[in-house]
Amino acid sequence: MADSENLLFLTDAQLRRGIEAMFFAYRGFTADPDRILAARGYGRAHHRALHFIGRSPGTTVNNLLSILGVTKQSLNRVLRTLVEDGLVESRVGLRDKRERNLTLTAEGAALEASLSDAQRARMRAAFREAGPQAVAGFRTVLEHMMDADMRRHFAATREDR
Amino acid sequence: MADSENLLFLTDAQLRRGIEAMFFAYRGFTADPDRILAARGYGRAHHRALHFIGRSPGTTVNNLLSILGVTKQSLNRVLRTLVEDGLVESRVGLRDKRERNLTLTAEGAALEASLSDAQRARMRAAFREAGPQAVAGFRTVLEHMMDADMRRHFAATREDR
DNA sequence: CTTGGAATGTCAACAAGGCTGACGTATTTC
DNA sequence: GAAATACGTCAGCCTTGTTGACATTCCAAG
Repeated sequence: MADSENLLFLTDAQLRRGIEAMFFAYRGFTADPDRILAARGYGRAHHRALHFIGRSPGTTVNNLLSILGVTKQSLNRVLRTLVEDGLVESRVGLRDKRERNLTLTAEGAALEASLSDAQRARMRAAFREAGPQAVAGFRTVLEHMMDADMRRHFAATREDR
Repeated sequence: MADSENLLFLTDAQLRRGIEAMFFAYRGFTADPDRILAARGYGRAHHRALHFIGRSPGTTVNNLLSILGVTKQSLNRVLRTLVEDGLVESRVGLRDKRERNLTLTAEGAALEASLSDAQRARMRAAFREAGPQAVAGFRTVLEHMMDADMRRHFAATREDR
């Protein structure tokens, strides 16, 4: 449990296995939502927008941009289709009328829920098989793998602990 | 440590946090290679090809296809540029001359190493901060999150345990 | 020895979703 | 009144995925 074992974990071969684990697991992680999205003509970009609007209703475009790390043109293309399709509502800000406050409509919330359900089901299964300690380790490692500014966005939702 | 805690880990809010952890962590995970690749005019698809050819030298196109889960046209476009640029060598198979055995050239191995180094450095840092138990948990959860057929490809490299 | 099927490569066309750059408009702030 | 901010939009480009069609090469079974 001391340094020797610690070093053993950090051999290049072990790290390579970690890299491949991330690659294959992320594929599994997105597989279920991808199927649901494809059936409705949407992609992962729509999923991400729905997720983060659902997480913080009334969020602004700028906030979403900083979370997603894409250009406003790219986000706007996705957002426009979601608003046109009646999944997202964009209202002029109250305090600051330059801002737009984004919320999910009932239909948007329904799609978000079905995507989230699918993803949670897979994660629940993985968590169940792996056990509580594994879950804690999983989250600890992932948190340390984030860029610092992304960890900020992640930490912002920590009140549910 | 019993069922009560186990159940606590599986609340929807906890699972949502797991989902976001995957999202933000994967961004961090690919950030460093992405910068190196962009400087040379390559993308993630090139990285994936270099990685898996490097992992199993002499692999065939078909094997690569089943690992990467893309169409042969998509893979071929990437592979062609890598061969043209002298990073990958494609030799006609010995047993079966329809097959192509893919290997990295010295230059290809060098690029793969620099990508891998960057990614390993980040993972090593995350592992170090999280500790050995966290690392084991991380890998256990990720392995359970994979699709069954991907777990097969992952397990295929297990001899380095 | 012929033929079917497997493995590979290639052409063409298309779409999603990134990007840059430029510009317009409303609104707030200094 | 000027500058900065928030947002939207047009135009064009790139990577990387897709389908569909077709040629070639070769193994293996009849």
